[in-house]
Amino acid sequence: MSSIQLVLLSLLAREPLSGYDMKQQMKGRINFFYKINNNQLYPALSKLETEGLVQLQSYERESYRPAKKIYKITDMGIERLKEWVIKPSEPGNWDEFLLMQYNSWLVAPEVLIRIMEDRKREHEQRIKEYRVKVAALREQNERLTSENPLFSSVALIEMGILFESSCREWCDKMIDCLKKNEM
Amino acid sequence: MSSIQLVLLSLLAREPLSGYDMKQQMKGRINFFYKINNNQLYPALSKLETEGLVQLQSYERESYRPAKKIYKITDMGIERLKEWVIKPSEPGNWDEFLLMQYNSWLVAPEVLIRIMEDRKREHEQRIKEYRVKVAALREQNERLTSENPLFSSVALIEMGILFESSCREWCDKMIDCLKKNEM
DNA sequence: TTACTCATGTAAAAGGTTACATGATTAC
DNA sequence: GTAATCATGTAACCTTTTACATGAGTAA
Repeated sequence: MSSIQLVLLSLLAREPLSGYDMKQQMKGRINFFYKINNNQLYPALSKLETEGLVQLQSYERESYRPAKKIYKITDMGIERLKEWVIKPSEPGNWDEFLLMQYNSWLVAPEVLIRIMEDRKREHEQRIKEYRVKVAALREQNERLTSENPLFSSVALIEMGILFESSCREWCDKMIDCLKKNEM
Repeated sequence: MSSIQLVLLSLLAREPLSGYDMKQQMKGRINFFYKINNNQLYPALSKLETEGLVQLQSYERESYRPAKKIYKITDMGIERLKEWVIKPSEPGNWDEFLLMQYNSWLVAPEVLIRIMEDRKREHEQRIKEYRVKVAALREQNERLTSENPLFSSVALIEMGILFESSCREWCDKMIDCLKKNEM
């Protein structure tokens, strides 16, 4: 299943929406996050419909305007989403991970806790690797001034370490919230 | 200029390389970061060559193997890269920001400091927005259990806050390093 | 024998972006 | 009168991914 289709299903799993509504929701980076694509949305919706993962619920006609086609997810659609969410994702695909998290409410807490614990170990592993890398670069040159390409390299890896640390921290927090079953 | 071309220029600004070498460097996520594309690399290289931003430096022939074509960046290529680096990038494009940082050694520290200070303000702004958003969601429901879609929504925004915080922290660090001109 | 590495490259397919078309309405 | 909003959708283009092709060598 393509990522757009998964995004559409993820939105419809929460509430029935029209294509236009979904586009609007995806515009705000806060409400949603995925790199937003404009208008292969409608073909994707039709495809979901022919596959039976989504169905037309109603038309909302407001006087002069074109009719709004409200879609809802089917049981089959929900099932497909659930399967995708617990499927282990390859590391490094950030958007996919966020999308999976967005659907985490569909999954039993115990399962999620296990996923988060694995995830946490991955982040810790990467932090270690980055530290080794930085140490290696630092050893080569004792003074890294800002005209040195390695200045930029080290800076980037330091960013990586901060990023991975925040991921680890978040995993901890999530595990905590899941255990007491409250956010 | 396309992003692949910028990535290739960024690598060549540091040292002459063959297409294959660049591909290898991009494989490891630590050394480089960009979502790595396979093989429109060669067309992109040729295009850079015809535009005069890159030139063939030498052939490295090792016995039986196909000759390695080593490219180096031209003065014009360096100029183009420098122009691109200081050009203000629209917020939200993470990969582009990392690529810009990867080339930061080409830019005068004073200029970079200004860029980082702007950037820091952006992150702070976004943190504020996220906090408002979380508060709004929390008010709607007093208890957010894990089967509630809002549980996932809040979790995602919390991740956003942690992410933006690590960006802000990094900006601070960078400004500091740039001021004392040492990493 | 099979599979992988080195190194170049091409072709086809999938995915994504931009621009356009419709048509009534509201705001400047 | 111009532009924007609401809502659907299509067409053309550009980018990205996947797969293939070559061909010697090396490791299981």
